[in-house]
Amino acid sequence: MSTSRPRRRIPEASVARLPIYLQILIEQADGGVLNISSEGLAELAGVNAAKVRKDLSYLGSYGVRGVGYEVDYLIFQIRREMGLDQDWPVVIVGGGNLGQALAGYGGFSGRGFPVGAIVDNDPAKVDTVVGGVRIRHLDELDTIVSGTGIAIGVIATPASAAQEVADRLVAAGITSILNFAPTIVTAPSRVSVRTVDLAVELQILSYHEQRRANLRSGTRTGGRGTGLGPGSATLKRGATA
Amino acid sequence: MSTSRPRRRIPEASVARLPIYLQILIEQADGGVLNISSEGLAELAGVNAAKVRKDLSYLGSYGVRGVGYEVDYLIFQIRREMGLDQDWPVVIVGGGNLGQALAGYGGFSGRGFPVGAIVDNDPAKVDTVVGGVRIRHLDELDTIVSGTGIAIGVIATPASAAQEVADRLVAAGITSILNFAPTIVTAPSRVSVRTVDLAVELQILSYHEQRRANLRSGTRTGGRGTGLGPGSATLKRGATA
DNA sequence: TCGACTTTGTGAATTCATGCACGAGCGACA
DNA sequence: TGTCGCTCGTGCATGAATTCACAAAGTCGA
Ligand SMILES: NC(=O)c1ccc[n+]([C@@H]2O[C@H](COP(=O)([O-])OP(=O)(O)OC[C@H]3O[C@@H](n4cnc5c(N)ncnc54)[C@H](O)[C@@H]3O)[C@@H](O)[C@H]2O)c1
Ligand SMILES: NC(=O)c1ccc[n+]([C@@H]2O[C@H](COP(=O)([O-])OP(=O)(O)OC[C@H]3O[C@@H](n4cnc5c(N)ncnc54)[C@H](O)[C@@H]3O)[C@@H](O)[C@H]2O)c1
Repeated sequence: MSTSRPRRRIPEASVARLPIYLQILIEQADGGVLNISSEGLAELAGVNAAKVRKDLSYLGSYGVRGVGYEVDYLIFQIRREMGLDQDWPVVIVGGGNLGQALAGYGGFSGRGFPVGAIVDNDPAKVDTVVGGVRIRHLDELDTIVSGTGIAIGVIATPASAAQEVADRLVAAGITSILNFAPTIVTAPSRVSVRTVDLAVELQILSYHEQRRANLRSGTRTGGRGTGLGPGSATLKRGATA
Repeated sequence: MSTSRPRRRIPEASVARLPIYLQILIEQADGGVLNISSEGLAELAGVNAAKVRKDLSYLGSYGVRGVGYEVDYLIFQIRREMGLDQDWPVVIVGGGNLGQALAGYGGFSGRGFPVGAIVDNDPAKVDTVVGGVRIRHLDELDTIVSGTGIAIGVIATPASAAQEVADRLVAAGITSILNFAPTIVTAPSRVSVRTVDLAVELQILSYHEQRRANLRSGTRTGGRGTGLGPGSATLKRGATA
């Protein structure tokens, strides 16, 4: 008779916010705060209080009416629900600038995601040590993954190699991928993939910048560029070449 | 008599996808592809074809029925709409590991976002050169921004300094901020802020990992932790200290 | 012990996003 | 010139996320 239900699935949008609440709560706990209201948490997170309550309600009823949430207990519950009550070592593929920066970055290991291994396919990089971890050869991936039970792979190779690396990660048994290469990588649906692309972030900012500029200067930037419409438009499907 | 309308606002979700289409289109153009269908583009982007068509329809009617979209022309239109027909130089605040990596990173400048300046508040860092740019003192921020018209600021300082840095960026006249520090930064609503937090990304992956693990091993991981509920629950509002 | 006050948890309304389905437009070809 | 096949553009239905608004449940002071 398990008293705890299978715990209903948490909406993606909420899942993406829980880590933010968590981080705020940890800061508050460090600052000696014992209780926090949905209002207070919402303010610190920059969101609506009702949203906070609804998000937290997916974890269970852990608030106290008239008082708020006990910070420590909420931290414990979010951690548990997100699987952060254990470490998740990661394997970094690509020991270049980014790979090395990540390996040496404390905020990675310090948050429950220690760098379990780094691999590269460049013989010159293999056996050098970064962030206290020796770079091993890409071909050892299978051994590493099956030997350590690492579930998360980080792609820090050039975009041209990203898909191939993803395929190898999947073949080796990885079930989550964090991709820093500016390209789409696909994987079987049982594998989670998240891509962080700086250029995309900047371009989104650019859109809003340009939008503001347009609004200021009455509806249009200037003369429209070369005013040519779609040209001849021949050729077949093209794409899936 | 401007033929071009004020162009209806594009939904955020679409704005976030346009850079992805753009990148794919550029790759295709480089590969000599002249035309692409919504289906083809959708496949490469890993999304639904109807979504692609709807997204592109916000730009205007640039497709040709029975044929698809002319790649070059679509690139031109997305660029124009997103404000990418001009460069947006950025100022990086914080010349540490990350700041240096970003400054030296080609995919930054190469995509229309050249590093216009780097500033730091550490005298030891000032006047050193990274990525061809000399680090200047934080106090020169106002001069730099007003002198160059830079609109985008990148925060690459420790989290503890992020909000203060953001305030200074805003005061200096910056209108878009890309924040790499793992903390929420707030700014007036006229300023766009985007935060890229690695830990958040990894924690989202962790959630799904943990979820899969739970599903495999029948509904629950193991015994529930310490089964204590919210404790005494005293203390007042606490939060907005 | 009671009543005033605070804050949660959640149904319901609303807004935003996705995906389907199909009419309309275009090119190709006889 | 007419017909056929392909693909866009979009109205509409469905689903997800957000926000409102309020009863329920608790605290606290007298
Ligand atoms: N440097 C940055 O600041 C930065 C920031 C954001 C994103 N990125 C992206 O991260 C990726 C890596 O950037 P970087 O600056 O570290 O590049 P880099 O060239 O310094 O490093 C790439 C590394 O990947 C290795 N590699 C190449 N192909 C491989 C393969 N098939 N298997 C294993 N290893 C392979 C190379 O040997 C090299 O060590 C790029 O896609 C880049 O766009 C970089
Ligand atoms: N290193 C990584 O791989 C990595 C990855 C993702 C995110 N981050 C985040 O990026 C930020 C920077 O990381 P880092 O590894 O470069 O740290 P770092 O300590 O190497 O660099 C921080 C720099 O910021 C400067 N600085 C501090 N306070 C400042 C202020 N008030 N004004 C201007 N400059 C100031 C310091 O002098 C230093 O040069 C951190 O918040 C970190 O969490 C780092």
